[in-house]
Amino acid sequence: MGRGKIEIKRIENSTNRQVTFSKRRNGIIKKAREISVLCDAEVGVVIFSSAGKLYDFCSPKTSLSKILEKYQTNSGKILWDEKHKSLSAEIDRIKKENDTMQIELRHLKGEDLNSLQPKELIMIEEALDNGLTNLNEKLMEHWELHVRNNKMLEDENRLLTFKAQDIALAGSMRDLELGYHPDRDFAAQMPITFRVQPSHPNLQDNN
Amino acid sequence: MGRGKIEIKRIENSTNRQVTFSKRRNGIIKKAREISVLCDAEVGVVIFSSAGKLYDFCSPKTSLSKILEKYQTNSGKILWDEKHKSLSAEIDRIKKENDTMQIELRHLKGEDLNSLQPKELIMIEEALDNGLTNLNEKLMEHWELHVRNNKMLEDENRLLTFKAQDIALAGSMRDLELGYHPDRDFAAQMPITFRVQPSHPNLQDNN
DNA sequence: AGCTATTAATAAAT
DNA sequence: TATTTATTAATAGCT
Repeated sequence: MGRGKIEIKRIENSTNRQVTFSKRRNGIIKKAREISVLCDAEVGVVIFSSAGKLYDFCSPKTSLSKILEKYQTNSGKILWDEKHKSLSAEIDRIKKENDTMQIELRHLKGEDLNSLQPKELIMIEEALDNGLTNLNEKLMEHWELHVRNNKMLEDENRLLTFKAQDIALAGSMRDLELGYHPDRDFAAQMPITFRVQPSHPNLQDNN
Repeated sequence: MGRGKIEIKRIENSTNRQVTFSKRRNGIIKKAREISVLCDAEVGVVIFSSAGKLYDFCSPKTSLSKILEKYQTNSGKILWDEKHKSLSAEIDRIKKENDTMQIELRHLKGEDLNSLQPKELIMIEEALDNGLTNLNEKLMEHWELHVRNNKMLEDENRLLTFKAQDIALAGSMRDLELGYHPDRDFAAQMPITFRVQPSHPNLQDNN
């Protein structure tokens, strides 16, 4: 059906191939629509051009996804089997990871220790000791920063007070009574001492 | 293309409809095969007759399942069923849970503490202290059990040793040499002293 | 299921 | 890229 008969084999001329694709694609989709109307059929067509562009058709009153579901139940072929498997496998993997972490967390919190041997208990204790050491270091950093800030604020405060007195002495008291200084409030909340506690008090004289 | 032109609307005569379906279905599948060969296209066709019978075509070197996967990534439309959605949702949920635990674990191990505020650091410290307390209790239980067993074994050992000497002194050496007496063998295998060693030597004088 | 008159699709040219 | 047209291919109605 054309100016000449053609062999059904790949069209080597790229332009021709593209033109033919375009025409025949339209033809197929037209035919698909026609059969669905004429014969009350459900039709789904998916076409990718060699360039990877997608064209599709689906008969009215349904959807590709419905058609494919029907396809699966009808053909026995499971189109999504692979995907299903991989998803399920990933869930299993993550769940296992989850359980392991769950157990480790419980152990670190001192729960579910009954099944453990002394050797394992000691490993956990070491992890906890290590954690406490790091933590206390970090807290000390905060504290030192805090103290330093505090000192700076005190200095500033002293300076300002001095200045204020200076100004007050020099004249107007009004500025001092109305002024707001947030840093001073913060400094007032600081604890003077930092809690230091041995990390495993129970074992200290048990031999 | 036939003895007469037809309107594209449902063919009411059931026989005609079925015949037309059969002819056109073959036509579409032939066209699908042709375009896939001529134009190097990937084509998938699924057709259900009004009676529910399935016909399908898929271009060579691929599969419906592959084409549909490509369809999804390309169109953004989700073809998969509810089960997939729920699996995906579950993966997301578990992954989130995983991340949370991961972070908590790191914190308890004294890692990634930089972003935390003193208040949070102190909460972690309390958890660690608590964990250590529980852990040490458990270790003490092991230790006490250990000591108790040790004591029992020592007592039993002493008793058996005494008994053995008693029997030896009382006379018949033959019984001792030839006779089989499981308890006595058992006693003979026992060490005189039972190794006594603290189970966590590292912690005993760490303050 | 085949046949064939007729319409529809389309290859090549424009 | 779209239109035209000569030709082939598909198929409706018949057998």
